[in-house]
Amino acid sequence: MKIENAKAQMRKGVLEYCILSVLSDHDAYASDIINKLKEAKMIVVEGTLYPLLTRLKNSELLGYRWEESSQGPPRKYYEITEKGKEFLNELDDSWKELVDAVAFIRNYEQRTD
Amino acid sequence: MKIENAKAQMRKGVLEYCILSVLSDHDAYASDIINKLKEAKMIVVEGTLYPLLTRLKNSELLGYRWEESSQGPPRKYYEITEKGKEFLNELDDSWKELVDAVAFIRNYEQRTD
DNA sequence: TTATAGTACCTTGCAATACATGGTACTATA
DNA sequence: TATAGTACCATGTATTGCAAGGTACTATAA
Repeated sequence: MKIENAKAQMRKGVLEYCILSVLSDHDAYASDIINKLKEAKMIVVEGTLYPLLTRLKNSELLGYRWEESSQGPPRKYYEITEKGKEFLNELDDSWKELVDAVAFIRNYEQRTD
Repeated sequence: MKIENAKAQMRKGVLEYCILSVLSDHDAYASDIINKLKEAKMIVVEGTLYPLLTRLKNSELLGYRWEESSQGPPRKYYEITEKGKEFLNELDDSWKELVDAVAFIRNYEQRTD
C-alpha cells in the first residue's frame, strides 16, 4: 500500500533522531527503546532497530555496556555519548526547520482556499 | 557533513508531500515550485524535482499540460489529480502522526530533565 | 544568418536508510 | 535433555534525494 511506503520514507532520518532522544533521557536496551517509541506511536521493529543502533555506535554517537538480566540472556544497554548529544542538538534544529517548512507550505495552501 | 546527510534523509518522503501541497493550491511549472519551496526554506534543486514530478505523474497523482512562454521554451504546467488530492490527505495524516510522535518523544525527554 | 545567453526540461547512477527475513545464543523451566 | 521466552544479529531489497551531465527552445547580439 502506497501510503505505508510513504510512511516508511518519512521515517528515514527521523528514527535516529528519536532514538538519540530516547537515550539522552536515560540508558536503555533494545526492548526498552521499542516500548518507548511504541508509547509515542512510533512503531519500530527489531529488524530496524538493531542495525540502526549498530550504525550509531559505529559513528560514536552511542556507547554500550552489557548487563546481566534476572531472567533471560544479558542485555546491551546503550547510552548516548557527548558527540551524540551534540549531534542530537543538530538533528533537533534540522527537524524543527523541516516542520516549519512543511507548516509554511501547508498553511500557505490552506490560506488561499 | 553528517548533518547534511541527515537532512537529506529527513526530506525523503516529505518532498512529495510538499509538492502535492503546492500543486493543490494552484497549477505550477518546475521553476514556480522551486521558488515556492524556497520561500518555505525547503531548498530543492532541479535534479531532485524533475524525477519526482515524473514519478508522481506516472502514479497518476499529477497531470500536466504544455504552455507557451512569452520568453524562452514552453513550460510544463503540473496539476494535481483527484487521486492526488486523496493521497495528499493521507500524507497529511501521516505527517501529523509523525510530528506528534516526535513531539511526544522530545517532550518526554525534556520533562524528565 | 549564425552564435550565444537565458531558460526549461531530462536521465542516470550513487548514497543512504527502513525493514523483512532468517538466523544464533542465553536463561529458566518442564 | 528439550523447550519456551527473551535478547541480539546480519544481509539483501526497496525506495528516494540528488549530483552531474545532458538536450532543446527562444530571444538577442554579432
